[in-house]
Amino acid sequence: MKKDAPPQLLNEKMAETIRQKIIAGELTPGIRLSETSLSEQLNISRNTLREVFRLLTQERLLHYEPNRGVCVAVPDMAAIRDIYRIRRLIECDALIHAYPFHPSVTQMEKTLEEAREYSHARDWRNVGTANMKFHIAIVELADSERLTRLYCNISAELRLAFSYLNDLELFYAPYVEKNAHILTLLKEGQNEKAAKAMAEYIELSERTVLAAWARQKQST
Amino acid sequence: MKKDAPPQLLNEKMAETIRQKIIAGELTPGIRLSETSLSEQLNISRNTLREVFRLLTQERLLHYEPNRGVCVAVPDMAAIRDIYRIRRLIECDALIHAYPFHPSVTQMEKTLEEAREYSHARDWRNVGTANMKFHIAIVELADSERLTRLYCNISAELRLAFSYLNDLELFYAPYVEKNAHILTLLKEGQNEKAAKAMAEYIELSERTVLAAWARQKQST
DNA sequence: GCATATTTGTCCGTATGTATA
DNA sequence: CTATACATACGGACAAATATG
Repeated sequence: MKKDAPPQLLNEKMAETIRQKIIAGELTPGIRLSETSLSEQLNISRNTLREVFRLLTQERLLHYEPNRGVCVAVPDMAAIRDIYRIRRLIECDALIHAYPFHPSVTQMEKTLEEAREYSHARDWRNVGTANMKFHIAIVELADSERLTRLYCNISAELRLAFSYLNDLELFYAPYVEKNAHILTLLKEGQNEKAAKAMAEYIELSERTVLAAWARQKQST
Repeated sequence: MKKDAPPQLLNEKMAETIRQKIIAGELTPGIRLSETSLSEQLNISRNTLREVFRLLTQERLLHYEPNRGVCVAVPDMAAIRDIYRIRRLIECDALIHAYPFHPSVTQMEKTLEEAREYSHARDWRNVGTANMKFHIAIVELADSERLTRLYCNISAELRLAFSYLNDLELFYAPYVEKNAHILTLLKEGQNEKAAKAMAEYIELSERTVLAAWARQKQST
């Protein structure tokens, strides 16, 4: 068995580094990322950094303006609505057509347990990570490389928005047990019910996020 | 009205150039693209070309192996099946929820007419282009930036496969009037019927492509 | 299996154009 | 309007990985 080596490629590694910083809110949405200063900070060349920028721009974590460089993407309402629309489409479809002995189900169980533990410790950041992995596992039920990739991208984008809105508990705490319920239905072979529960989950989450969004706009 | 200037950015322009060559079959699937020789051919620097490679790799038109560079992607059965699965999901969903006065409908009419003209001239390459634009217009009914982007990518990937299988007439000729029928149903407000017709369209197309694929594998 | 040639990965210097204080 | 900072793009360099004879 070939162990897939940790990507020693500098641009991939740096892309992941910046991705994490963006998702964690270390890099504030809207701030410009200067090629020269950031490349010095990360100890990489400008060429390499530019390659990284191309990757992250396509993932919509960075926003690119010609001749002005990149800045950290600023989530907006249209993006949030678009992301939730896609989540509904992809996740519900995956659940409806899933079969209960798919390997991803094990992954769902594992990440659900993680989420519960972190939730108990009120470590919402890590609840978020576990929750994301849980939903990615749902998407993986469909065995579609391309949908999985898309979903990973919009997950990262959504987590950026959550960081931005700055109330992780509100966005994650209520959903752990909803995930548990969906998983139960799936394992019982009640696919339609699982999909319906997911649709409700997503609608509630979207409403919550958009409300938080509105509050934030109001206060500024 | 601000006219969106043609992206004067070199890497974007070069990406489009290579994209076209790949889709048109000028660059044979599987062949390695050397950084040095291709950068000389295109009169751009290696650095710029590497940025282009990052873009096209994410679009799955190029395949990248660490320390070995990139080669033109070779379509495989898994990719074709994945692409059709996604088409069914996205296009049918778009049709079901579409409303008949969406601006994209005009675009559908226009591109359908184009397809008919080229079809009459037996110019299958351009039928393919018009057909692609027609289906992109369908996806745009959903007003989702992210789904549209995904769809553009898998369209390009699929056209690469068509070029590879080398029987454009088979893949395009029978579908022009099926598009027309779907458009008629949509304009009549019969969304479910339109979606159903689309599902059948996609299934037929998938079967045709996979059969051609099997024939090709057999002959080698 | 070894030595060599080629190619990628990465960095640096620099000229030019574009945006902003 | 000028000056400054920055992005864009080029070309050269060299080490490390890979392919070739």
